[in-house]
Amino acid sequence: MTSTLGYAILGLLAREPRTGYEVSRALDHPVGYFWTARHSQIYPELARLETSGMVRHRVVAGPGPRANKRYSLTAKGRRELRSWVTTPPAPEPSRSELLLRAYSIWLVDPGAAATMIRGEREKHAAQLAGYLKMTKSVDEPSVDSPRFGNYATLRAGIGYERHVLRWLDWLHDRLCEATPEPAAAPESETT
Amino acid sequence: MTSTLGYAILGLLAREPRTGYEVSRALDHPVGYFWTARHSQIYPELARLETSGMVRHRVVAGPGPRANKRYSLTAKGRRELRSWVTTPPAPEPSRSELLLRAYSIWLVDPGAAATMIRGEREKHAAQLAGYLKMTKSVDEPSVDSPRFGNYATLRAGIGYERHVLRWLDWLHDRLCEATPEPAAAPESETT
DNA sequence: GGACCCATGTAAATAGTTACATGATTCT
DNA sequence: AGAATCATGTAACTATTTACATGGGTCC
Repeated sequence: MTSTLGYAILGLLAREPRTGYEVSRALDHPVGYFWTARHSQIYPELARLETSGMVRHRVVAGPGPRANKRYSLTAKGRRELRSWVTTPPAPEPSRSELLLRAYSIWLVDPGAAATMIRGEREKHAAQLAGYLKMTKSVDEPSVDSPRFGNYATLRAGIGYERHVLRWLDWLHDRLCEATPEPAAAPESETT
Repeated sequence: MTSTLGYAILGLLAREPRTGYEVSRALDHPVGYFWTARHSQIYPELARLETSGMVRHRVVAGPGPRANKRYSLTAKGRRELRSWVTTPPAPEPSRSELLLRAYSIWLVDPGAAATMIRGEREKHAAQLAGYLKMTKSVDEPSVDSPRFGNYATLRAGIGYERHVLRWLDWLHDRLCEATPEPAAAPESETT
């Protein structure tokens, strides 16, 4: 019984062998955009994956007081990952603190709300700009290349951020229409 | 120290008093689209909110063996909720099993992947259709009406589903181009 | 009579975050 | 000398899910 985090790790090791620390960094950086975990969750999970025969490790030289373990995918792990990929995901509980705030936004002063929304807009615009920079350097990989996984998820990220920005702008407009003293309009145009 | 779930509940009680069961249903249905919880989490949370003075309850008549408690927001609870609404949300860990699968999609047969993607497309198209039906019955409420919270989050849901559908269609196209035997194209056009 | 909705709770398990712990190397 | 990065682990806590438990009313 492999957990979702387990499949996230297997997906990384299917590309190349990594140490726990490298897995940890990847779950922060590229795959962290759709699945995150801290190292305290990763090391035990790697051990579990090893006992169930999905991965194996080899001790390699490295700095630090402890041995560095480089994990790689086994044939069984690859089989498991493959069959998981095409099984339809169970309905996912969506959680958004931003939308939860929007649900209660009618309670507060529109000006104060607009300020918060502008702050969010900036964050999402920055995120989108970062994603767009990443796409520039690569052209579309073939579907059987590992890079296709990165490319497809990156495209999803770009589409998502654009959607959020449009929604944020719509909401900001409504809030400003409601305020007597008009707040500054957002000046960036990264969309 | 109120939890995010706590604010979800306060946001509901700011509209009207509800029993734990009614809160539970709401956290499944309208607000469940951006924050979910099971009743086993809700009843203890209501008790916590009561000890911290955010809500109070009155026992009302009802069926079943136990007393029915109808909870309502206190002035303190409303104050807390208001101030939370305009504080910028902390960076949220995004989790999507669908994107996690996409990250490893290069490992599998494009035809099998396309079948899974078509299944997802159907689910998201149905979700979008449901959202669109909801908007038809209402016109845009004023920003200080509780219905504005519902309307704003509904618009977010519509934008989100449209984005997912576009991405799903793009991915499906790539997968079909890669397959020698062409799989059926999606026939719905709810976008 | 059985299925399903109303209604409220507790217990146990899993998932995830934060904090504790240690220590080498490289950069400023 | 101090901070950051490399590197691996455990402990404690919080959040969330699944399962257990009970029982009335309504619809077929």
